[in-house]
Amino acid sequence: MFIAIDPADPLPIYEQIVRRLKFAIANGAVRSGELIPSVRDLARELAINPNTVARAYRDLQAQGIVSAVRGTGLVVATGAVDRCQPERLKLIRARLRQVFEEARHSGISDRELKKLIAHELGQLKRQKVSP
Amino acid sequence: MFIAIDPADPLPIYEQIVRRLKFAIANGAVRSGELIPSVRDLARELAINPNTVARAYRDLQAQGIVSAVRGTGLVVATGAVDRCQPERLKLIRARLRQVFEEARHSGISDRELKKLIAHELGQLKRQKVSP
Amino acid sequence: MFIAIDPADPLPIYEQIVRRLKFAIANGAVRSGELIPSVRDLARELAINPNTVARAYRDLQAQGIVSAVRGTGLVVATGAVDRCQPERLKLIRARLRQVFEEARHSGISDRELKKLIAHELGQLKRQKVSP
Amino acid sequence: MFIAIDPADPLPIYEQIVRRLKFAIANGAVRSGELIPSVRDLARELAINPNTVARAYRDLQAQGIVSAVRGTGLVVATGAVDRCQPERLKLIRARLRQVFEEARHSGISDRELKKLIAHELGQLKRQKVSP
DNA sequence: GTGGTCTAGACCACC
DNA sequence: GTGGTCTAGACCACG
Repeated sequence: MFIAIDPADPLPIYEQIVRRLKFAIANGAVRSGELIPSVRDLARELAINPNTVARAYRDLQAQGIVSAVRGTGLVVATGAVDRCQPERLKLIRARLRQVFEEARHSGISDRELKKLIAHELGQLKRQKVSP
Repeated sequence: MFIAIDPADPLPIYEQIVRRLKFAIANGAVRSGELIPSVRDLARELAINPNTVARAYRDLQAQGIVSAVRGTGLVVATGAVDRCQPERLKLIRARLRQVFEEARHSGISDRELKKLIAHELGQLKRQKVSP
Repeated sequence: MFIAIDPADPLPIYEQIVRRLKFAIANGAVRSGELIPSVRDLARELAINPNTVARAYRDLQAQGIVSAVRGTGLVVATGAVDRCQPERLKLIRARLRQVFEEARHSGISDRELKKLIAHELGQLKRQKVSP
Repeated sequence: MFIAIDPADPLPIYEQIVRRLKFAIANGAVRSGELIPSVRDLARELAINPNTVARAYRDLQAQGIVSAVRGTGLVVATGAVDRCQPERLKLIRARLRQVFEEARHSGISDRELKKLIAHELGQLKRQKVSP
């Protein structure tokens, strides 16, 4: 399945679901018109509360990523890809800016910040080999 | 005053106070042995409830950053600097790693990520000139 | 229930709760992974304000004794026992030393002190029969 | 001077004064009819707030340990010794009982408790040699 | 004046 | 339902 939840993640579970699905769509793993799992099925599979899944689906519907087909379920909307693709970048960019501003706000110099970034990027690569 | 609250910040007010004071200490703006503003004074100044300030101060005490002097107030503990200095970096480093992992997790390539970082750092500098 | 409050005890209520729970954990009465009573339930049961319970729970969380499971409640952390067990003894030892030093400080000879201890221990036993 | 304050002691300063004076009286270091230092003198000497000394003296007066002589100051009451002597023991006894009960209350066996006591008494002696 | 404890009750996010 | 944050205001001990 294209969705997996990390209970340790501070991100709310429903938000994790929303992001994972958007990622799968941006990715091409899930295509427009495809049916997504029912609330009950996904809840059972992830061993979480159906309310949580329902909320995620509600958010996705509100954002026009999926739409209800009467008697059938929720399908990925046409054009969803085009909205998920850039969003991914926008989200990360916002997070980056937030962290950078916090760093500056707490008195860390640009040079220090760059050093930290380089360091963390390095660790990321090493991790990539065999996680 | 070395403490200011940002109501737009999603961080709880008491946590903002804790961080600001730690930063001021790491910074050298507040020295060991110095009295910090009384609960009531700071509450009045920030226009928040004294309990909220008290909670922040309580956390600081639990962390050994400040200690109470009976009938006088709270004083920055000796050695507080040594504990506040590294914490600042550790916090930022953790945030960076978190964002980077999220980026990788959501399928952004290292090259893309580096481009994003460079872009945001550029914006940060421009902002610095006239915010 | 494993928690009971003594209103006559000069110890703050929230601190009594913290200690009782730690004791219950050290004791094996409450195990790692178990849910502890909800803030509202315990407050109702002890007829105290929920905030007071929340404060105790907050302290326990800060000490890593319990951890929150979103939307579910607070759970005894793994390894909590190992931290609660020795603390119990350390606390009593500190209290003992304090009293002994006070005794010496106020001019009581070692012989007198030992006599006092023997006497009080004797009373303790007698009390044990029918308190 | 027969009085010294320990700011690190959790005991309130005024209570420390009360106890020190009572001890000096029980001790014979200060005799009935003797004048005790004026509030201002003692406050200056100990570098504490005169209010604190005044409170200690008020308590001592209320307990009949000292009494006011108009235009002169406070003098140690006749019979003060007889009341200070036994009180010292009573106080320590109460503290001992309190600790013992707390130990039992927190599930420590009598054997464990005795071991702890022996251990702490041993440390006390060693400390006695060269503090 | 100082901090500390407690109560009461509101609002929020999450499940 | 769960915990978390915040406000408002009372009372206490201490200096």
